[in-house]
Amino acid sequence: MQQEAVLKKAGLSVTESRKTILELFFASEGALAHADIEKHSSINIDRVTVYRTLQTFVESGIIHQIPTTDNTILYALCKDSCEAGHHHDEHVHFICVSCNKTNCLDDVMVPMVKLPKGFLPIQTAMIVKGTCIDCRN
Amino acid sequence: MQQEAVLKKAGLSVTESRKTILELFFASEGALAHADIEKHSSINIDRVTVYRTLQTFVESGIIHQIPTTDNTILYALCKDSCEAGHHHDEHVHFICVSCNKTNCLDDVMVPMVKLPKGFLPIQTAMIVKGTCIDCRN
DNA sequence: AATGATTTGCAATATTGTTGCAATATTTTT
DNA sequence: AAAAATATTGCAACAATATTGCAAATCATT
Repeated sequence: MQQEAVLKKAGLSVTESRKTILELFFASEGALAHADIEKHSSINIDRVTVYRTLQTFVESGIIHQIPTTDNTILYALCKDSCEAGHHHDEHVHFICVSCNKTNCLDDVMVPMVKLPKGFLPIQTAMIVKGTCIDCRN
Repeated sequence: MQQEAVLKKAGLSVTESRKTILELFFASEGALAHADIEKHSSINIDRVTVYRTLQTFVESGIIHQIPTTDNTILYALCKDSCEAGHHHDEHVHFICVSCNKTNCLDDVMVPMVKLPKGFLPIQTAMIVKGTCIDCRN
């Protein structure tokens, strides 16, 4: 099972909750918020466990966070090539204003940006809002 | 008084709360979160009023929102040249990992990014984390 | 199968955000 | 300058979201 492999690779215990949540991410097209997971019909996991699982996954490099302007954090799977503990915001996130889904555009790299003197960049996130390919018609 | 002018220009009633909150933004070096304003010692404004004021300011184009990954929204003054109702994420925001302040790098424009076919961008936000000029030493 | 380590769920609590409405303050009109 | 109309504020109640400690359950290791 794919989920188990991911968990083991990350050095985490393989539990039902974690497998289930991971499965949701695999099944989902876009990014998920905490609420999406908690309210998912087929799920019956304590809120607290969901919080802790998401945190664990972020720390293990299984998922990464996407900042938003609506007091939620979105989470999305990292590509296999990501390493644990590494920050994963170096690709572009696209939020569709029509269907409201968030896609990770894994192939679009964040362009370099020239900062004023003295500012030392460590990590860069880029969030594009617009209309996605599915809503274009 | 500068605050009054800003409010009038935006077509808003000039009230004590609004002037006070606006003053905080003028006095602050970086961006502010709702909590920063509410908890500011010299302020005694109802939570609800702070929420509503921030929302009004965003809608009027006085401040703009900066997405984060910690379940807060940061707010920062817009430059004079901004127009009400316009979206204001077209410049780069810099969050310092050391002092934790968020600066709007007004002069750094968000670079164009080439999206996959079918994705139509409307608005782009860019958040850079790193070390700011004040913490460089 | 037994042990130790980790994870889970519950309960309690804290923090954050929203809504309706009456009282107050501001703007506009006279 | 006062009255009328409009807009804003604060309170109260509520809703939603997030955190912590701890005992019970699960998982990994032997």
